[in-house]
Amino acid sequence: MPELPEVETIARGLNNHLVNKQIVALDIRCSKIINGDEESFRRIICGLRIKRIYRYGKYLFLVLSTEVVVSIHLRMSGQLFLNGYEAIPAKHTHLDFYFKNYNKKLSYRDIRKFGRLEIISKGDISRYIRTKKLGPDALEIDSVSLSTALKSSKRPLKALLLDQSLLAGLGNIYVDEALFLAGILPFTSGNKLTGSQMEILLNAISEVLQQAIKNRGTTLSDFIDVHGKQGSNQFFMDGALY
DNA sequence: ACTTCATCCTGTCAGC
DNA sequence: TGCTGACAGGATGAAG
Repeated sequence: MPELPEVETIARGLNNHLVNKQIVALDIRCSKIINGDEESFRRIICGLRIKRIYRYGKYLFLVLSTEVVVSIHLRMSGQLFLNGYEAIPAKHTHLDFYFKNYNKKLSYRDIRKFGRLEIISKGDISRYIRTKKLGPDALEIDSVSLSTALKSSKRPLKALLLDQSLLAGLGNIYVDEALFLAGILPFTSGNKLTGSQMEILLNAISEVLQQAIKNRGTTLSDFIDVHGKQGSNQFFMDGALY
């Protein structure tokens, strides 16, 4: 399932190909994946240009012209990829973006239909991040914030690290990897962590994420990048489960 | 205020 | 073989 490194890989891929492309049409085959009204989603987006794409935690933001932003969360099984614009949609492909003077379309595919796309009011991303109760991005968090977040709870570390309100971006795979690399048991209570363990853990999180980004994500089941290629990080992982 | 639990959905896999 | 049921998993909102 896509976590921070996978979403980052997709963001970079989209940035390489879609900046300044003008959206001319949307083909929405399953409106469930769109938060809010399908017709207004279409009406607002069509005609706008993509200015840039970036992510925060596991959220992807498409910044469009006139300050409109599309927020995308892939959840468990969402995929975003470029496809020949005449390609027959693969099963579970729920949405296609078409662009002016571009021979590809951007497809959203999602077997489990847990992912969501929505329009954010006038580029107000920071307020959106607060609304979603997202903590600091897992790649940016400093040791003080991490200590504060973890030491104030007796919940197991695994649950704490998965909690997006404490730090945003980690999921099952990278929590397991980081804890394994740090040599800390997942059921250790947050408030039992020593200062040096905290330091080791922070370094492990950072290392695990950066390695995964370098390897263009981890494909255990269905992650693909914008070209439909699988990640390679699974071949470089140390965690006991993999 | 904090923590746990059911829900969404479909493919996969174990058991019969 | 074919069917059935359990299970996985991120975020959310309800319940404990």
